[in-house]
Amino acid sequence: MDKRQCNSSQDPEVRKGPWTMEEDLILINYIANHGEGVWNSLAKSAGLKRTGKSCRLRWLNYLHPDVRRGNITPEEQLLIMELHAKWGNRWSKIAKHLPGRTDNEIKNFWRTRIQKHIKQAENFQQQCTSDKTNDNNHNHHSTSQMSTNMAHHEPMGTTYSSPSYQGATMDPIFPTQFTPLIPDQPTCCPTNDNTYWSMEDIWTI
DNA sequence: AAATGTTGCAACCGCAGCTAA
DNA sequence: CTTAGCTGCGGTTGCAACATT
Repeated sequence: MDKRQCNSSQDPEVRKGPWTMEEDLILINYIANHGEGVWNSLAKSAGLKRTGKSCRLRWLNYLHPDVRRGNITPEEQLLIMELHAKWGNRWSKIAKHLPGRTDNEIKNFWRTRIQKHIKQAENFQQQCTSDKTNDNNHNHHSTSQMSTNMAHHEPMGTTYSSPSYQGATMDPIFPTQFTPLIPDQPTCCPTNDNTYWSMEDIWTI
């Protein structure tokens, strides 16, 4: 599919890129029979041409039965914001307080949804205070730098003093009532060809 | 209808911490 | 003490899907 895949760097035996349904099934079956952990040897023993890291990520972020996919509820949004204000980008820590949510999911959610609102709020404020020409708030990846930098000027482990919300407290981000940011969407991934399949499919099998 | 821009998310990478040898 | 291997974390990337022009 992508560079990642072609880029199979040193070891041509190691597969990269999106997981196939077969690989998912192999991984699920293997873990069902042997349990998880020791990912490198698991990958080998299961016959997957993946790194242990990749297997672990796939299992924890996607295949694990406890993973809840789909909408993040307004309550969860609030919790995420609270915890992020407390801890910054400690996604795994935050994820522990959101059962069924993965750090990756929360991270993505933060970057794609909440940050957008923060950015908007900041722009709005800038417009109010000065008419300075502010360049480039262009592409979607630029916002990430903003957040990560904000959160990571701070040494790990220290308490987080919520710089991200400067000038953008709860109200500017969610002006009136708290409104969910996400449209409803089915709890599965796109399924058009056999590149994508739903978790229901997999667990049914 | 086609081209272009934007968004959401799965997956990869690099680094740090831990532990056993 | 050192080192190698493993795990977990946070940041980043690339692409499909969707929206807009």
